[in-house]
Amino acid sequence: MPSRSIEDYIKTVYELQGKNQRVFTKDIARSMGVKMPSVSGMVKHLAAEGYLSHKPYKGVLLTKRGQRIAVDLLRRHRLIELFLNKTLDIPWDEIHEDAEVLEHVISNKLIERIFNFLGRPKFDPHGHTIPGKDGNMPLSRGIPLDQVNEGETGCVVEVSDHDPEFLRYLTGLKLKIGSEVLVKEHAPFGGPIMLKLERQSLAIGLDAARRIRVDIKKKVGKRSN
Amino acid sequence: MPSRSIEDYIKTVYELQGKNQRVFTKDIARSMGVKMPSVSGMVKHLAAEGYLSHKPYKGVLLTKRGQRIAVDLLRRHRLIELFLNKTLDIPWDEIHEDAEVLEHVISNKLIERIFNFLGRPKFDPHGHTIPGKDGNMPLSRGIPLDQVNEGETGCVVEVSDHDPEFLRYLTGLKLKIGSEVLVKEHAPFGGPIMLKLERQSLAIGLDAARRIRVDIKKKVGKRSN
DNA sequence: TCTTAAAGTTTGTCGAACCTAACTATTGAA
DNA sequence: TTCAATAGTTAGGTTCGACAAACTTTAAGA
Ligand SMILES: [Mn+2]
Ligand SMILES: [Mn+2]
Ligand SMILES: [Mn+2]
Ligand SMILES: [Mn+2]
Repeated sequence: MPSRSIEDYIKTVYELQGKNQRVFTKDIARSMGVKMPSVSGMVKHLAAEGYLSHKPYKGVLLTKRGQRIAVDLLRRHRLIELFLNKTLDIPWDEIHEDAEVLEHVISNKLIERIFNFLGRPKFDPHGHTIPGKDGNMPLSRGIPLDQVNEGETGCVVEVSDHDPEFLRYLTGLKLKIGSEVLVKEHAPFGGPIMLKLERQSLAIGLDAARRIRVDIKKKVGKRSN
Repeated sequence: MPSRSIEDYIKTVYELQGKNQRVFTKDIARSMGVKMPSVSGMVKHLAAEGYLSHKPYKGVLLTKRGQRIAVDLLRRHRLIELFLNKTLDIPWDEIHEDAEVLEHVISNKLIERIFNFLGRPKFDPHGHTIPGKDGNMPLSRGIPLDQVNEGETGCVVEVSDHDPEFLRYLTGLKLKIGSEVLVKEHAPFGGPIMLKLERQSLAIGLDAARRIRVDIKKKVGKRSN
């Protein structure tokens, strides 16, 4: 029932609010590529419809109702991405854009068919958890690579999917979901992180490292705090 | 570039105009479920954009430009139907509705991937010819079942896909694309057509018969004119 | 020829979703 | 405490695609 535009506002707020941070007009506008008055207007409407609560000049927060919409959309988005990747063999850097459109128009029946066809999967091609039909919000797994201590080894579990360039960069490095990376050194002053990946050494910028999440392999022995 | 609404008007005109019959406001309105003034307004716009020519009070006719849009859309529609049917195993009576939406939003890149994935197919699940990328308009194959003479045998090559009920009816009869049917008798006064299909006798109404197209098997011997 | 029903068009309105310009609130330096 | 810079809102306007009401054309029958 909500329009495509409404769905996209809700999804944007969901992504921006993280674990219940208030979200501001300016950030919604920037993230969606619209001007602030458009956001003000739509926010008023979304609040009236009960999708979010709005304290003027103090930002918005999704209601349960709004979160439900967002999580459903995320489920669709991620199932579509996985379907395009697995079935049509479309590389992981090209699926997001198509999914961004299809998430709004694919019928529920079709989504559930896709879900079953894919074997009731848990994760999309970028490692993101696929929410269940129940509307429970999925947690991000792992921790950002830039927060891993020197000497620790992690298994890549999630990467950011909004920037195709970034995904192609990872592909070039042969870094994928499941790769094991050993953090050798944090260069100081916002410098790069030195990694060992499949016997290869490489340096990764902080911006990139923040978009990669890993599960730490508990190493027996030395563990800095 | 044309909006979804514009694409649907053009497609509707294409379907109504057959082999260059002028198409009238009232028929477009009925077929699209909008009121006549909406059609008048849109037709003026479509004429201005060069998609069709309009003689006020005398109907419209697609230009080459308009036909091109229509045929492209048909290609998408039919490839999507076949994809849903083949890949996700969705029955032929449930695919049209989803395709009706998806035809407007699936990217060209995705369509061509689907085309190749399906092995560059020629026909959709209802037997309709899938147009090529070149924009040539596909012909209907065969002749309507109600025009087959008594005693002749035909192979079902196309069935109408707009009405799911009708398709379920055919499924119930075990009549599918490729079925062989022998016309035994035309009952008079608009009565049913008596068929033999796989050793079974059955009677089919005229309305249904008109929506089924068959290729006649040239029978050696008796051939009424 | 005249009349009228049906088809077609024009005009004015509406809701969505966007915009620009102008105004207001918040906040953190000076 | 004052005051800009920044953020947010309001007011007013545009475009798109639909609508109802009112008007016009066409074509058929009396
Ligand atoms: Mn994505
Ligand atoms: Mn979206
Ligand atoms: Mn169809
Ligand atoms: Mn359509």
